[in-house]
Amino acid sequence: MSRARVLVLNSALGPLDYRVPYGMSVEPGSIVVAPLGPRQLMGVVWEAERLPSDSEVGDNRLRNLVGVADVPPLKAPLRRLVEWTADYYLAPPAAVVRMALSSTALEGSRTAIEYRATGHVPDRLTAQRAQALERIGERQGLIRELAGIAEVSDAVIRGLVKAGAIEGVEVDIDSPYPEPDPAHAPPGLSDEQAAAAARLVGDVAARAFAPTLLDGVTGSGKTEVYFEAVAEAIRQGRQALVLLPEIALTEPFLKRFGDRFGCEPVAWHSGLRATQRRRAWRAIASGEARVTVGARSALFLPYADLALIVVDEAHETSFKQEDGVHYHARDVAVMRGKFEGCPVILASATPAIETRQQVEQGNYAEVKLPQRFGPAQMPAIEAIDLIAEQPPRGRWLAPKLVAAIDETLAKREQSLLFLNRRGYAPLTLCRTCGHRFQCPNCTAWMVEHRLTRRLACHHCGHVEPVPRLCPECHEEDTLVACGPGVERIADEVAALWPEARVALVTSDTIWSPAKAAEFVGRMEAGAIDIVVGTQLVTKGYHFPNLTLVGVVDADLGLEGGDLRASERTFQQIRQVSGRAGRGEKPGRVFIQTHRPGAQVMQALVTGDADTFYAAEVEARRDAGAPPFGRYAAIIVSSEDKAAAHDTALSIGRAAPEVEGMHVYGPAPAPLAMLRGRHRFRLLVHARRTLDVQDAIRGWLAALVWSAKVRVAVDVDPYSFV
DNA sequence: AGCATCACAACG
DNA sequence: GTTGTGATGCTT
Repeated sequence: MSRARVLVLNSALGPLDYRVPYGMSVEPGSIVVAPLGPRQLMGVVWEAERLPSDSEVGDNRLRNLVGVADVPPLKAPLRRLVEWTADYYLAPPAAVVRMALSSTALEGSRTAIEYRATGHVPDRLTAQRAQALERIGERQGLIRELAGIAEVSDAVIRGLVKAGAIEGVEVDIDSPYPEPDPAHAPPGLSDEQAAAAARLVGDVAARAFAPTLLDGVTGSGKTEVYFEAVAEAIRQGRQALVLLPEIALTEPFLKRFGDRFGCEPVAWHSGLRATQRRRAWRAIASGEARVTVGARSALFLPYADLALIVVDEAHETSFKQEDGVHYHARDVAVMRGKFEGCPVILASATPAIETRQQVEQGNYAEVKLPQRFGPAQMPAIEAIDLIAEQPPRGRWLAPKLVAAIDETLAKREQSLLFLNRRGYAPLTLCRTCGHRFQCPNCTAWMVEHRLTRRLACHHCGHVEPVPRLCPECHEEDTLVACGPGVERIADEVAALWPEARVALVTSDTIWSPAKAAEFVGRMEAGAIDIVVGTQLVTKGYHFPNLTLVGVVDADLGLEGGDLRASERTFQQIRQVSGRAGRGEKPGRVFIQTHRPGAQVMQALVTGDADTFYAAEVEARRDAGAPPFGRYAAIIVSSEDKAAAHDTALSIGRAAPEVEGMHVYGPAPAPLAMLRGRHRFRLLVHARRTLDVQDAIRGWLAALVWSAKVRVAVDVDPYSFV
């Protein structure tokens, strides 16, 4: 009889044994459907055939597998990656393997109905119908998508279908992707770039694991350089993966890729619809998808023949997943490269200290691009001391910055004001009684969004309308906004320069690739004078006519005091500064700060990154902080505050005495309540060489706690907030 | 008796 | 994680 050990997609369960019915054939990695109690679940065969006959579950208790998916089995390197990730991040293997599968790709239909205009004009042409037909034009898509494009309701589109003006067409989802052409438009590279590209191409040709830091200042043409390595992967007929930190960046990336290779790559991110997801997943698994670009979730896809992984903006902290499996995509990418036996390029203008340290120790190679490409020069950076040069009351832009924007407008060049804070104001309170609007589910203020006329919690998504009366004292119209958000800065800009064309760029206004494309288009066409934006605008874009950058509040990132605060502030402001002066015109950057003397501000102004990093490294070394020591957080949460607290205390009491490891807490987690759950946290600090995971595994395995309490471990935590 | 709620164990 | 189970307590 044939047995298979299957990892079913249920995070609470380890591998379960099943009988392989006669006529079915499976191997390790096969994607199967398995019965579990009254249900059927997808799973992956982890071991097959020669299982030890002394398994604790007898043959007579095994149930038959129901079926095998018609896709290639997950290959050994990916299975190893799943095991490594589960082990390193103390996560259930099923939770990790889930990221490699896509239920829509495996179960979804092979065809879909899309809709397009027939050219027939309906007898009754209402205003909305006319608008819909005009905006849709030649486009084709689902009813919901067409309604979105036309900004009419679904009913209008359905009416047009009924009237014969729009028709449904059956489309094959698994239609092939176009092949990118390495010879389509090879770039003219500088000597420096060409040398860097040659090394990376050589790594791809060598078909072996080779992690490399591609360290190039903003505007040095890192993308063009690693595109040559991608081109080599395509020439070999193999696959490349490019990871980006945010979906918002995929749009400009797709465009640049298209310019270089003649067609777009396969995109993978959370915004894909079911049919696109199925097509992409299957093309990746079959090997037909040559180049995939995606957010961190693209890292676990079942590439048939991976030749290269690129992590762009590798220093970005958004590569660290903060819920579910707490993995860091940059680090897991390196492990995937190791298992696949392929090069991994970490590209960044401001590499993380952890990555620099790997270079230092000889684990990663380094390729440097210290010059901006072409005539572009690094911008001049100046700090504005907000204590000495206060903005007028109720305003946030200091006179010097206002004057600089005046000049930039006069020259018909573009300005960017950066503030990493969404909404109108971070705190809203009642002027009469002092009531502060707090989220009912989280320890956080409700943020006023004037665009949507709502109060929103940025942690759990709770929203409520802005009330006219104060809920506490019932006085009318007494709410005051405290502090600035981007919307408020946009208001200030509109008041100062009423005739300037202003764009607000935040995740609230740029929530889809199409919106991003529209923004880029208007920016390039010169239809925008001043951009006000959050971190969304700090990277990836290339606007030659953008010559002024103003950082509204450079001190923001230093609040909270976590160990990476200075480093992150440096990276972020460097990145946003890098948006200025990317063309022939020189750029200027103004940084508004209350502490112009702080080391990080000095480093930004003088451009002396080396001294700054050296000091940071020493501080980390003294504190035993990463990469010289290790942290892990144990987060205990429950809707029942007492239950969470009791469990946290008992975990703390059971902390093992281990040489080189120290346990702090439990203490209320920095967000003491999140999405309705009370949170307590223990922080484990350990020597670099200590196996923290093993210590925590043994420690927690000996304990039991109530089902309503959740205990999660965050290995190498980034968020101390 | 009938029904809702909850803690709990099992899932191969 | 999801589902089925039995125990409990409240309503009719």
